[in-house]
Amino acid sequence: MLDVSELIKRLDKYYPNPQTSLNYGNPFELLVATILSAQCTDVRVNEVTKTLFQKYRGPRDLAEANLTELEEDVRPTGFFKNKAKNLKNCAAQIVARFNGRVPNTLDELVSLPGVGRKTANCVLGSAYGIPGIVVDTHVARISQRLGLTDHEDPVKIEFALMELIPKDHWVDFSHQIILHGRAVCQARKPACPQCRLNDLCRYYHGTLRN
DNA sequence: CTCCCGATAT
DNA sequence: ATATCAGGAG
Repeated sequence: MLDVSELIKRLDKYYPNPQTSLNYGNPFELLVATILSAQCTDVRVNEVTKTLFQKYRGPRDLAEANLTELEEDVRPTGFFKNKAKNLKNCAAQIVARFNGRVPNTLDELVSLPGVGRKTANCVLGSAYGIPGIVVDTHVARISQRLGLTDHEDPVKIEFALMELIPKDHWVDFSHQIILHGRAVCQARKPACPQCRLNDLCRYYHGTLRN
């Protein structure tokens, strides 16, 4: 089994002070940016939110947005019809049910339209400092490659990682793996020879034999 | 499991 | 041509 404490030590060394690369000024903006980040690069999300956050100052603005107009506002992030509808409905529920404040529990966040566990844990960790493992495409892929888990279901991966990773490292671990996934351990063509975790990695040792 | 979206990398 | 990009809902 992989040496988890060595893995964490390595991640802290190579990815110190990890943070989300989504731009935001408050929990609501982070929630919006994270909803938009589905199947889209964070660079493109940041381009869209730069003007979006000026146009819609908070959940009340977004709840009253013209849907067709909002669709055009978020179009570059892809899935724009779903995202626009979810953002508008999500904002409306935040106003109606939570007095305009983004909730700070997993159950309440997940109850909002367009918000799943990945988005919820993202907001909890970065906006509220509440520990959670963010299982996105990077965390799922790299957890499997390293050999941290054999599960493919994101929820099962999340619970497996919560058992393996100390709670005070959950948020940093998520960001570090995502950074590593973008820079080194890409989905298509992972840079295994340059990877500074490869001596710990099941995938690396496996691919060399084949 | 499919659909939603389109730009980009391979 | 096809897989991938900070996923979620029906």
